Amino acid sequence: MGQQLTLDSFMVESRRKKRRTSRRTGKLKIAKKDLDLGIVEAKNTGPCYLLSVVYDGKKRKALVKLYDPQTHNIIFWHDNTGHLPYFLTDLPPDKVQEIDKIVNHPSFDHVEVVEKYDLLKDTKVHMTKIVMKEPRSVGTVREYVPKAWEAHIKYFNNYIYDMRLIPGMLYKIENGILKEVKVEIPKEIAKHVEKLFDVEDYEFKELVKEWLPLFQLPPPKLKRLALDIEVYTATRNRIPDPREAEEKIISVSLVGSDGLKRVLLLHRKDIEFGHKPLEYPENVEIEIFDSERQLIAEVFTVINSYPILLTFNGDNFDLPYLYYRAKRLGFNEKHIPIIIAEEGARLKKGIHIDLYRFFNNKAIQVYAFGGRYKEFTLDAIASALLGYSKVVIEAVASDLMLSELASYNFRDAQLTLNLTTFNDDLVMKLIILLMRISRLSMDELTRHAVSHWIKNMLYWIHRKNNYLIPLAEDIMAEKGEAVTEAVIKGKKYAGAIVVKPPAGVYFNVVVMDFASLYPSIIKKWNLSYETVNCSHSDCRSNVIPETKHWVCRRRKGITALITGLLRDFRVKIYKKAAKNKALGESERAWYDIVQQAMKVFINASYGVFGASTFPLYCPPAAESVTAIGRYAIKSTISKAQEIGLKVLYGDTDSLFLHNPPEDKIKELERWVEEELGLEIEVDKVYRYVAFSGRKKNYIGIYPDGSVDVKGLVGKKRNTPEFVKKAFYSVLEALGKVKSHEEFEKVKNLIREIVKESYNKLRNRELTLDELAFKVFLSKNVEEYVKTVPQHVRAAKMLKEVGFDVRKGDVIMFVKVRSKYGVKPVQLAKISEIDVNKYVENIESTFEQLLDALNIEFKEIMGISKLEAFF
DNA sequence: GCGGACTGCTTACCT
DNA sequence: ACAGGTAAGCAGTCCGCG
Repeated sequence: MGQQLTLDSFMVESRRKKRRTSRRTGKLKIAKKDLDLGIVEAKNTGPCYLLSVVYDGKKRKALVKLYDPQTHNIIFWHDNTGHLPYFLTDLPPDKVQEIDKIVNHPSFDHVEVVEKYDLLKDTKVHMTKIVMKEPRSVGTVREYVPKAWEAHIKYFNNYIYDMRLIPGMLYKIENGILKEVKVEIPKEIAKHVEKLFDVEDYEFKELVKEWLPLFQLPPPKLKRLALDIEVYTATRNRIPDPREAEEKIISVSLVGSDGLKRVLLLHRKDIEFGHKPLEYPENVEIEIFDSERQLIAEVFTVINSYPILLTFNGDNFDLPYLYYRAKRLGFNEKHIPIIIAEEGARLKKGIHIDLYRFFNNKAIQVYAFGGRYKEFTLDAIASALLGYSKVVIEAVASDLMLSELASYNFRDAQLTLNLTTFNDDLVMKLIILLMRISRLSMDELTRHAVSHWIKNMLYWIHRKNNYLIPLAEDIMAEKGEAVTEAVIKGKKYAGAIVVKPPAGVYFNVVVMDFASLYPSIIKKWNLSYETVNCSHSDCRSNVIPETKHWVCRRRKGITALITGLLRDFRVKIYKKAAKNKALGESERAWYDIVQQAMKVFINASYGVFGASTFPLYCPPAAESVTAIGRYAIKSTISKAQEIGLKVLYGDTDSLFLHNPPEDKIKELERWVEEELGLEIEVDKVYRYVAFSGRKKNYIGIYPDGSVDVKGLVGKKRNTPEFVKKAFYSVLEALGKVKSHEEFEKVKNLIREIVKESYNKLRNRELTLDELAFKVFLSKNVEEYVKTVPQHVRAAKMLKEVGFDVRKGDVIMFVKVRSKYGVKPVQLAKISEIDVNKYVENIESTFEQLLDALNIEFKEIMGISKLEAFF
């Protein structure tokens, strides 16, 4: 055990307990308790939340990991139903029996005939089920039959489907048997839901009953531990390779949701503890270890005492480093609680969540957090979501005094934990809900993207209904390619329509919007991979506008059903419940998370069918959605004009109307509902809108003076800070404008601001940071083979002097007067700045604004080009 | 050998 | 590894120019 030092007693050197371990031999006696993972395998339990299903290779069984909300511990349950891995083929069983490589395979168990429903053919089929003893052999044996179905599904997911398990829901073990715990739905809620849905359709009614518990069952309070490690680095800007794990682990911070706060430091003879820095963490146990081995052993003990471990980039760094470092120091495999797998670092006992991977998920970033963070560093995400961030250090972690290292390291673990605790555990609750909807275990859900979630959800439903899960090649052969042509070169089919807006200022603009247009289309038009261009000849007359596709009249499409269900749940129940003041605050907050989780699935439901990597990829289904979307907005614009409304602009699902009378709005709403079966509603009202004349480019001012900026370069991330500042001060002035006459003041302001910026530039009164272009490096530097853009040029310069630059980094560079025209800020001097380039930048940024106000540079500055100042 | 016209690549945005 | 559409800046290429 490391010595515990509280804040007020960190007289380190003198008090440090010497722990002489047998360093010479490198062997260390590990206490018996270190071997014990503390795993509980009970015959009977109370209700527990299902967190994960994995395959236990030693026992050759599925292993279910449950979370006991009473003890906050993990409970293991091994399958005892005799479930085995398998796949399907259309080869008759006697033919399979003739294939020696299959029947003589050591893992072969037996074959049997099963009946399935083939949605592509809309008919029952008989398939041969080839059952194996061990999951990995499925990958081998599937090659011995001409055609294999359901052979690429991971065993643990197959297990979840076959047992109809729903991760995140309650189960209990009764006499050794895993049983679902029924969720009691209060009568008034059940009635309320039934009334709001008002369904006559039996299938839909049953679905509502089935899905309701997933949204009503309260989430568990999950006990968890955040971990962050610091490793010695000899050279600056080099990230140590975890597979080598050559350098010492010098500090490990552990922060628990139960209040645990520990920093385990490694004593190094040349590094002092030093003075307590400003950011020194209070109430933290600081322990100093002489032996790195003992430090790691202690970390492992703590990891095993928590059901859930949180890291930030632990899949690729912290956990592999701990693992390989432990091995290097002579740990026996069985004393290491970590498993290094292909898809990430897992724990033998609990669940490891790598928050870097979770927040990197585009659906999470965009739909769950509204794009509030734009970079995927702990610093950026914490700043955006928590409002505070990392401890600023002047040197490399290795060079810090121990007290500073502790502060720095502790903060990272604390931020990691707090990313899951803010807003009353929002992230953990969201994860649980997404698990329930997708039917994915916690470790899979947090590591995969939304297409994986949707795939898994649909596979689960296929299996439940005994539908054959189709092969991508069969969908393709049956349904074919897209028939429309995209506007953008290289895209597969046509997308949405954007109406070109007139340049200028328009007062009193009402924006109308189709309520979740694409999901509504999917529902209304019964779109799904199996219903578009179905096999029935009598459905061919049910044509999709703008295409030659048709859609099924006989059978309800599986995606239409599920997307529609989630959409209805969200719109009719949970969005309303989240705002219902009659409910308690925490209940409302939960319903808000429920509707957000649904939004993620609903919004991605169209896109996945147009993604070639999606296993149910179906271009005709995807292009049918956009085609109907184009038809809907076009016909609505026509109708609007017909009844005398002035349509200024529209993009995909929105209409900007100039001075619309209330009754005409109502009339349009009615027409859309009656003629198109869709919902259109007033989304927002602007006091005025300033269009620059470009598509996707305007400024909208609300009645209260707040401002919406869309697409203007002034708001773009890569615009230099000083230009942005100038731009935003003009926007502020625009917020105060109430009539056409008042734009005169704004013109004066623009003149002043532009002149001021110009003077600052000429006198070099700006810092390099303010002048920097910040551009995202989407690939590693070597991968830019077609062209070398400026930010890549700057990145190359950084690499040359030893910086670690890789994809995902944001490169900061300035424009200079030299051969390449750019330099990274780290290497540039203010004197070499190319002022002309910046003047051009100011000009083009303000040009969009001036276009909207219908003025020219000449008019405002008295000269045609700013450069004329020179 | 230089520069304008053009195309293609890249990023960041909008829905 | 959800989609397509738009704007902007720059890299690279082609071609004219006695």
